[in-house]
Amino acid sequence: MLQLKVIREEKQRIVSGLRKRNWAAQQLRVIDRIIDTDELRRSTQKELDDALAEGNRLAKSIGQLMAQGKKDEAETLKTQVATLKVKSASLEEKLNGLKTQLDDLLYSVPNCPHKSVPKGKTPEENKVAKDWTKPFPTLPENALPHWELAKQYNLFDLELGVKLTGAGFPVYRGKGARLQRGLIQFFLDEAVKAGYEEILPPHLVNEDTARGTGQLPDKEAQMYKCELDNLYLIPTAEVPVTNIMRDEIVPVKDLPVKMTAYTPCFRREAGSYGAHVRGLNRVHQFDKVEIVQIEHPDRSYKALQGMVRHVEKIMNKLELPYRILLLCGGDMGFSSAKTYDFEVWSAAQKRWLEVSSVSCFETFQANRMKLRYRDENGKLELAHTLNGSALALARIVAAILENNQTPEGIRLPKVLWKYTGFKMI
RNA sequence: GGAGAGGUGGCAGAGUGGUUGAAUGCACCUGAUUCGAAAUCAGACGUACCUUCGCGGGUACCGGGGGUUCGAAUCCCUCCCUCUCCGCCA
Repeated sequence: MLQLKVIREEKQRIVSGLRKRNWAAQQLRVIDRIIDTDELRRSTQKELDDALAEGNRLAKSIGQLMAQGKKDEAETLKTQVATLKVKSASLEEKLNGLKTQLDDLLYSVPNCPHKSVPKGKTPEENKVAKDWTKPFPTLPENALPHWELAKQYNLFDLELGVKLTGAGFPVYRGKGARLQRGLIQFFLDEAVKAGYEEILPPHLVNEDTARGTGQLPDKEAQMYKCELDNLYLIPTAEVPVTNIMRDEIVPVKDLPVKMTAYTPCFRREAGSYGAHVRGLNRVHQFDKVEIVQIEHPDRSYKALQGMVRHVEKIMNKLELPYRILLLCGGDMGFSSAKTYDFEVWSAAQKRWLEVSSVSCFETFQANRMKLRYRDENGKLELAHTLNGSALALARIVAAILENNQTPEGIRLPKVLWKYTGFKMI
């Protein structure tokens, strides 16, 4: 969530930022409500503190009077304390109410887009930051989409997944499973080479963790929940990995903190059905290698560029046609201040598929998580968090299969040979 | 699943109702000493919120929540977690 202090002190910047997210005047009123509620909260806090301070003073006096045997005087003070307690109890109730109200309001406000984020409402208004200028792969006449190729070569089986679990849970097998494992290994190796610490986190997280990265309270429906144990299946490695730093204070010399993790990702996605979600385009469980950075506010956007380059490098090694989009305000995620999406060209479906999303959250996540660093002067400041997929498997697999199909079989990019143990499918 | 023990500041570890936000040790930071370092000595050393131009002041926090009391780290209730032993098990 946004910092109160920032809303208070830089209201205009926040308001114009939210306009980029197409917030109407009506919605923008929430900012004033926040400021008003906060003001009331502060004055109530002051009143309560004063009442409690008075109570503390009286309690001490009573103690002293009792020690001196002045029972009567002590009794008089006790009645004073009693009325004071009634007062502070009601003030406390009021204060708690205001705090809850304020939190609810704050939770409802998305991150303020960075000044470089373009205006826009829909995905069509995203800016192409880097286009694919070379020709697309040319496929044979009878080129197949990946779900047909999967059948032909026995790579993954969605019907079998239905039998075992339900729709959207692919069963990979044979060379398909092997390719999956090879890609994971390849992505992790690339991340480790780039200085990320490899993490293998739990795939189930508790409520506090889900709240830390903002899945709760709003996006509860996106996650699978183990009701009995009150745990959530992670929708992305970002959740457990970023939360490693929750409530931590990092010495400034330790920044940036760079972590990478492979995990399966589970998403309920009460989304659409139809041709464009066929095959691996959208599934409930997929594999992903995530990269996460905790950075100093002065360097976070440089780090964002670094992460974009990292993903680019991988795309190049996989010899896949890709483009990079700078998301417009209207298409950005709730928590993000700036996001680049990577799309891979799926030659048989003849469309772009999103395979990576790299974002800087500034202090939006850190504020909720209380993730701070101690600067050179010993002052505590909120750190910036960033993350990105490097990369999401299912759609990359789709693209690799489709783009490299030949009458003789599917040719794998050279970089994967040592990971899969085979060059062709 | 059964039995027991326990959760206190970065760590270790005192503290069973009264000026205790918390002894002591270690770590960290600053200064002195030193050519420099070690050792030694002195000092500083939690977080959040409120308040103040600033110095400072106030409030809350000893796993979470609730209660008893004029007053709770200390008593009571409840939840969570950790550890040990047994059982089960990849």
